[in-house]
Amino acid sequence: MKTFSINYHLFKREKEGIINIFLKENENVLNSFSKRRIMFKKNMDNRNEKENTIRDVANLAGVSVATAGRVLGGYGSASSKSVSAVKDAAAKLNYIPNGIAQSMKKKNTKTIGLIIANISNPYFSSIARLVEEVLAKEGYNLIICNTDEDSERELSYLRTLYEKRVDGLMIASALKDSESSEDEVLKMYKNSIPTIIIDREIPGIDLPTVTSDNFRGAYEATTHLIKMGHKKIGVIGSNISTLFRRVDGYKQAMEENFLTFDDYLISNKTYDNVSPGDVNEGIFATRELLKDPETRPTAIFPLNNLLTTGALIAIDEMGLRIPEDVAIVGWDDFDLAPLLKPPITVVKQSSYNIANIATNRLLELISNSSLSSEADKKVTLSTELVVRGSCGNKAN
Amino acid sequence: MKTFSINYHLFKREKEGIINIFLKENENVLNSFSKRRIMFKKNMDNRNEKENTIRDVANLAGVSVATAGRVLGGYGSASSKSVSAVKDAAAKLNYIPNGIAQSMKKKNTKTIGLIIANISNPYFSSIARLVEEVLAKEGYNLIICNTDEDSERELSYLRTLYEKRVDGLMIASALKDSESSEDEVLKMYKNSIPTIIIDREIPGIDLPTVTSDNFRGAYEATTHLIKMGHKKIGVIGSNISTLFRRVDGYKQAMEENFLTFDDYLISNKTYDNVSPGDVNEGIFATRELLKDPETRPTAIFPLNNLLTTGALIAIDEMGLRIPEDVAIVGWDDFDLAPLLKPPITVVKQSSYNIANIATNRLLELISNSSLSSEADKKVTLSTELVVRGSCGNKAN
DNA sequence: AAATATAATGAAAACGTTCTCAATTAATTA
DNA sequence: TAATTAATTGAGAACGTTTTCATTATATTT
Repeated sequence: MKTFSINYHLFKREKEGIINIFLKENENVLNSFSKRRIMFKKNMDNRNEKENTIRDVANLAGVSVATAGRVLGGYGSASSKSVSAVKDAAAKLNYIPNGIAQSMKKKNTKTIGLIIANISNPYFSSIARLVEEVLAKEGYNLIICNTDEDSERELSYLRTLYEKRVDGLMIASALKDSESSEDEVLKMYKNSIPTIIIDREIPGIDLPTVTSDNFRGAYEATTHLIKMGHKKIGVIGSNISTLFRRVDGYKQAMEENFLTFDDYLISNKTYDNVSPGDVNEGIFATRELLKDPETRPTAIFPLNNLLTTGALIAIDEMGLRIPEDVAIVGWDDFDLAPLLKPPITVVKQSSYNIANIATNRLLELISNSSLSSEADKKVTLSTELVVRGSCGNKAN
Repeated sequence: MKTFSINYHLFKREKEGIINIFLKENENVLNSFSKRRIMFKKNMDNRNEKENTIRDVANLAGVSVATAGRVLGGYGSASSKSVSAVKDAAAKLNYIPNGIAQSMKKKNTKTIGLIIANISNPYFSSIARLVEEVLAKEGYNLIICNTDEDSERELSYLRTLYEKRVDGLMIASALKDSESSEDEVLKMYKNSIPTIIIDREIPGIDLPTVTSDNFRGAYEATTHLIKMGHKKIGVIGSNISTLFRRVDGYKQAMEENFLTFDDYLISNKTYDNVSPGDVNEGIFATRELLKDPETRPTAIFPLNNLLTTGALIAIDEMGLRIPEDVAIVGWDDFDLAPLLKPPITVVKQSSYNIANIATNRLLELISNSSLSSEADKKVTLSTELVVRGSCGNKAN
């Protein structure tokens, strides 16, 4: 498509009737131009077809915009005559207020941003569900952002949400230690939007936080495996920032029991085309970990729910028996866990509690711009080890 | 809390210094009032702390707002001197444009609304995941709304999203036949926002649609059960609008094979405190259906994934064996289906395809305000029956 | 150097609300 | 009826951008 520009001065002269020659000479070009103008105009007209504003309502009702605003907005006072006139007019015109303009004035958007790794992870989706439910009751909508544990994407979302001027932010951050001190990040996080951190802390950033007791949960699970007689225990998912504290818990339990753990037991590879913490990582990492019957751990501990699923798939695929060949304790409970043969032992965390507490604190933060009790700025919820049948008992 | 109003004229006079008596008499009241004013002021000052506008950037850079806008927005032309001055100023002020103001002018919000039954349903969450991913690449954000199959809530969300002036809408509607003709609904749906219907059609509303072949999927599953020798087949979830077409498919298959189905085989109860189509409905309905060994169907067909989970839980809980006591074919495949004993036969539908096609069509709709080929306005994706071991074989 | 074309600029008008302020009208009291 | 209080109203500014338009500065051609 050929572009061309029209000289402003020529246009000016044209207006003044000085040059008509130009017009003739460039007739064809000009025509296509004016066609474009007409198209554009039509398009705009189309779009604006019937976007009735409060002004239209006011006109139809025979009152001022101010009065229309008062009755529609339910503030100030208006005579019953005005009230009904405006309401009728609004109904007749099918008037729906423009929330953007309202946001502009009121300086809020009634929108919250939720930044998580992956909404298709049941843990996050049930959090999202609950958050959305609580928020909806308070008239807020929820924007969902999947980072896939990529801190670049997190920052990009952060910026977009800031541009959108969301009223609040709830974040399960992918940020790792090293990055968190970067200027840019800090600047973003200091950018004044009420923010609640969930699922895991962001190292080096001091914001209200609601997490499970990741350390203790992993510590208990590992201790349980040790009590059942396992000495060589593998861990899956250590490359994900969420899971750092869980790895810590594992290590602590091992050390307290004078058990050594070689590096190869702590799977921390990343795989091509596999987003971290996903089912596929669970499959690949488990395959690798259990490949060699000589060095194979007698128990594995996948550090999140999707990894657990992946591990189960890999174990099944390799024809290994649970718990005879390999024991497993999963992170996060799931509906089908008791139905598997054997039923799977898991560390259970309450997405319900996390979501509820975090949402209410966020709402508090939004309306008060501070938390009522600074004391419990960091909330840590305890996990529960649900013992079923997947750990065996080598101890006896 | 006691309310009070202050007389405007008194204030006016106060300003003019005429009445100080009033002040004294009402000291306490006025004090609390001015305290509130101060609080409010402080609050506002706090909020406005450092919201740098493009005007601030322009001032610091020593250019006009127009020029600043041009370099920041990347349109029009500006001297390299201006460009760097503005960019520097923006960086220094940590300027982040106000998207609301932009939306106001540009008449778009770069936001899409997704209305579904429940984001914690894996089927919907994986759709949401994919939709969000595609949208993010095009610079759109996604607002998620859970209706819990409640058409009231759907309408309320619809209105909110319209107020927010989202650029597009993707809806798995909870609307049933009877409701769809209501004026209000139609008005909403005709309200010009580009909209794609997914998962199920909205009866009586003519909009671009992307669905699985619900009828055929259910027909094939039922036919499979019949082939395996089942004659008394129960269905779970028929009270949900999504599933109407699936029930139709079931009925058709039954009829073609000259099988009768009593009403009690088609579970359509609603349970208190249980949202339709949820795991708990699956549990309750299955319990009821299988309660009586005399009338018990030899096979059941839960019509969505959560109902399937619930059915499995109930069957396990009742100590029944699959497929000897009761066969089952589930709707929607799931990762653990092959790992259960026995592995579960399912109707598989591709959330990937639905999400992808729907999203791309929506984007097309937004930019062109019409679909390129009207012919395939309604897209129906075929399902796949994945036969595993949960249906037994009574035929031999 | 004059004439012309192009690039760069700032003022100001939108966009659709909310809300203050000043004024007018209605209701109440003296 | 006059004086006072209360209720109702409309004009217009503001929110922070984008973008048109008219103009001025710069570059290019005769």
